[in-house]
Amino acid sequence: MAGAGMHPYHQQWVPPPAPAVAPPVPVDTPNRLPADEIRTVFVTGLPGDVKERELHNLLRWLPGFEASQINFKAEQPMGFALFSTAQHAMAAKDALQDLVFDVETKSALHTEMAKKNLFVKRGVVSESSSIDQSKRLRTGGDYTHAGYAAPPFHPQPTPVWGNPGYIAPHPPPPYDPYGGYPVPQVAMTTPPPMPASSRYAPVQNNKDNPPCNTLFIGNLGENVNEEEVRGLFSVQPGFKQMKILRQERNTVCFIEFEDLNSATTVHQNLQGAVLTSSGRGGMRIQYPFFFTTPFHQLLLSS
DNA sequence: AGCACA
Repeated sequence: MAGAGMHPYHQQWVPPPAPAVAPPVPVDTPNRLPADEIRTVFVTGLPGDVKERELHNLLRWLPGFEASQINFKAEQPMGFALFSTAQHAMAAKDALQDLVFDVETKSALHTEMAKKNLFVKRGVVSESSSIDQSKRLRTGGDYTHAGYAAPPFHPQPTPVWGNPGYIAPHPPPPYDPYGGYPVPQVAMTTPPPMPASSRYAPVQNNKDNPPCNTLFIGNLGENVNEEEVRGLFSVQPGFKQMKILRQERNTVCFIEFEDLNSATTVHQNLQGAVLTSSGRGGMRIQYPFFFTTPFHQLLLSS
């Protein structure tokens, strides 16, 4: 009875689509980057005396960032920022939109998707080439990004942590640390590994920054043993890497985790943990403040 | 609003 009585208004018998022998289009294209897709953000609103590295230093934290460049057209700086995918670019575009780039001049950024992608030469660092290098501006630090998934860490061990240069010249921006930041649900599974001493001391952590996948560890004390710190954190689920910083009379540490949940869990569970080698009492665990609002929103989704 | 580099 099948097929005999068709509905009059129905098209016809629609043949099953699959010859099942040779799919004309390869299902998984290994190169899933459409060459035509725009993954560059066009940035205006930069102050007239902006330096390329200023823009770069701002952008380098954003997920997927690959390279940036500034071109001046009649004294007017035009910024271009290339990301690894269109999604990253659009996220960056939203994150940077209306960002106050310069507190002094009150210049706020305006961002759009660019009309064309930023051209990035491959292998910029090779000094062998006889081609004109003087024209080419040093846009990105590392487009040879072996996984840009670790933005919050300095690629090189540059001792700028204690001396944040032009980052936040006037420390407290009018910014409510907890305002509007949904603290994500932490999947409470098994309790994390405890410090050997398994001691905790109350810590003062009134102010914190928006959650992200990197933790700042303070109040470690100048004599703290790095291996003890590493021993505690490296066994935490999701641990990726850590960097300890010896400052004048204080030692701090940055720890990156795979994702937000891992970081948040450790932020909660190891708050105030006491290390034997630290003569300081409990450690203070915070989320770092590289840049504030927009970037962490991005990190929240990663 | 203004979109260049190669």
